[in-house]
Amino acid sequence: MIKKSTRDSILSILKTSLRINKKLNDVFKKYEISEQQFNILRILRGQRGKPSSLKTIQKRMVHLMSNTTRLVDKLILKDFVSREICKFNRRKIDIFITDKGLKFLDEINPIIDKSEELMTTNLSEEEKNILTNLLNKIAV
Amino acid sequence: MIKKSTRDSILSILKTSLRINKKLNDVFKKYEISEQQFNILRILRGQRGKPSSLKTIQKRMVHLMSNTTRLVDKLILKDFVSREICKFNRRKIDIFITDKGLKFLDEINPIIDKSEELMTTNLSEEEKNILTNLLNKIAV
DNA sequence: TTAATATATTTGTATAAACAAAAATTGTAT
DNA sequence: ATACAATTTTTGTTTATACAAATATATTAA
Repeated sequence: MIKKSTRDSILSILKTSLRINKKLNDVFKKYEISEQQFNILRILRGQRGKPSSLKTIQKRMVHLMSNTTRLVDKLILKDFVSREICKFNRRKIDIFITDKGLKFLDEINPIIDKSEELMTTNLSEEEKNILTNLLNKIAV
Repeated sequence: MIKKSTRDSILSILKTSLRINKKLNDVFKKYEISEQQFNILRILRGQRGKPSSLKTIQKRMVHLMSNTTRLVDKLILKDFVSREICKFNRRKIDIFITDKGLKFLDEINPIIDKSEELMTTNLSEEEKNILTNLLNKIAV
């Protein structure tokens, strides 16, 4: 028999994750971008001008999935990123965030941040740290 | 500026949830069922013979989404559930779990339980309870 | 150099999910 | 009784996801 504490904790993680995603998606939807596209933009911004390959992006993405190509396609349509073949290794694709992409992030980031703060108002600083530590021990 | 503790905790929840889902899906895949189909079976078993309508199932599902009809279609193909129009309210569909469905659950449940216990071995009983309590305060 | 292997990306395809609209039935108010 | 609104389920459509295979380039070993 499974322990009640085990089942409860696992279920709580899954359900909380869905609640968070739902709230975040409300924001993303308003700004007509998907969560994953947003994550890519943030990864690219973290590079500060340095290009990223698809492989790099994929490794850092929260949802690691296989069609990063098509996600980037969509960001290109919005003119938020640019793509060119890497000069030093033609298998690689260099992907950059554009000024428009950066400007978009500047606009949406505070909203996301506020939403995340709001979701965790019931927890103290210390409780959030405890939570993070506990979670990092699960399913490793 | 968002607090580091906030961002870290939110991100940990999302990432841990993905890790858990990945591990569970390994089991589901082996048994050729989807997580959501599995959840429906468990909801139905919880009814102990009493029929459930689609609406009832939908309300209890972890992932509440709209195409429960099609999920049930797939369970019917496997002969794990049966479906008939409710005698008392013809808008409603009564859904029952079959003996084959119950037998299937008996087979896969211990594997899932073991997997969940394994994922949380690094946490004590008390830590799991703390975790659950903290999570239940988030994004409510 | 050539062949074999590894790496990075793209593409095709099948399945799943999200969302809105439609259809059928029931309940309610006049 | 009739019209209108509400409930429950189904269906259609668009988009997202997962997975495998294909393509192109680079690296390594003989």
